[in-house]
Amino acid sequence: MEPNTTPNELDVTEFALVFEELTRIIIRLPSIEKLSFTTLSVLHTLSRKSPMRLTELTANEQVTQSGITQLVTRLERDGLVERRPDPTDGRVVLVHITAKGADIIHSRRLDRIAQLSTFMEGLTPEEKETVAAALPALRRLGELGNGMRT
Amino acid sequence: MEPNTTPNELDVTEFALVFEELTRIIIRLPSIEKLSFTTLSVLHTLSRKSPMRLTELTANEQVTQSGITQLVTRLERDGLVERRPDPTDGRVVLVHITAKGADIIHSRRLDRIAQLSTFMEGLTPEEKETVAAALPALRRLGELGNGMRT
DNA sequence: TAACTTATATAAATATGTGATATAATTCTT
DNA sequence: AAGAATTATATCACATATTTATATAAGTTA
Repeated sequence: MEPNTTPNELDVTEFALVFEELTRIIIRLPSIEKLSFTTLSVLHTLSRKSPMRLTELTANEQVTQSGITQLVTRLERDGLVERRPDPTDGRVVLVHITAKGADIIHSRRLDRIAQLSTFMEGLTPEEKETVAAALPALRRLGELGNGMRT
Repeated sequence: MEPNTTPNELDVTEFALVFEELTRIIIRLPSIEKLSFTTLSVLHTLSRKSPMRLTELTANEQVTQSGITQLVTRLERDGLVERRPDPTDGRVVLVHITAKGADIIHSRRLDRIAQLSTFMEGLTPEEKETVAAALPALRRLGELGNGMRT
């Protein structure tokens, strides 16, 4: 990969690699509850928007409709979500996240924040400032990424 | 004290949330090969360092030693890794990633870079510059995170 | 209203993961 | 240097998860 010669020009490859590395670290942070990747993903999706239809969940996650139905059944058994009918359409099931389910996502998030904080302490004040300055752009990058989802 | 004069303080919570969102998007980028999370994780680990012992892999991934042994057997069957003996210790098996295995990681990385590039195009030049300016600090954050792994 | 479509569920087969245990190679102990 | 303990990997039996194909019920359309 050719490094960009223009000063301060954004090297997307470099960004992707750095991001990959950070993701790798975060994924490997130890956590108490042993929930599968798919389980956490569905819970996380529901923590952003609840309730959701099973079909909607199926579209978001990378498992089949059958897989989602069964996963939701397990989550319901464990009290992390609830199935409720949709008054306007008798076919659909609306999956609501419970307080217990939301707590799991929330506490994991707090763990991550704590870990990230200790890592951040190793940065110089100047480095921290560059990260802080980039936050708005990164947030917008996320919005752009969401908007472009087909 | 005007808010403008206050140095831009880094909000770790905000960083974690933005990072979470970006991760979420990247994970959901469509990809052709349907390999499980664990499979990809092991391949990715090996793409960073190969060969590795099974025990070493077990320590990195979140499955049992038995699980890793079986996963490696499957990967070997699919031609993504190779088992070779360690000349210095007759007990150990060294798992080498093959070109085919490395290609999977590489092509997925290229996909991610391409997608990120299109998202980045939506940023203003100023925004891109803040991201570019933060890259060195983010890279160092990754190094710090790696170093602190217990 | 019959035919089609959509949303979810179920069943059977397959894939994946765990825990307990086995085997072989190495290291430690005396 | 032999026997005991340890380490690295493999295997077996079982549990859990996921897919494919199909079923059922509700809504939509011609």
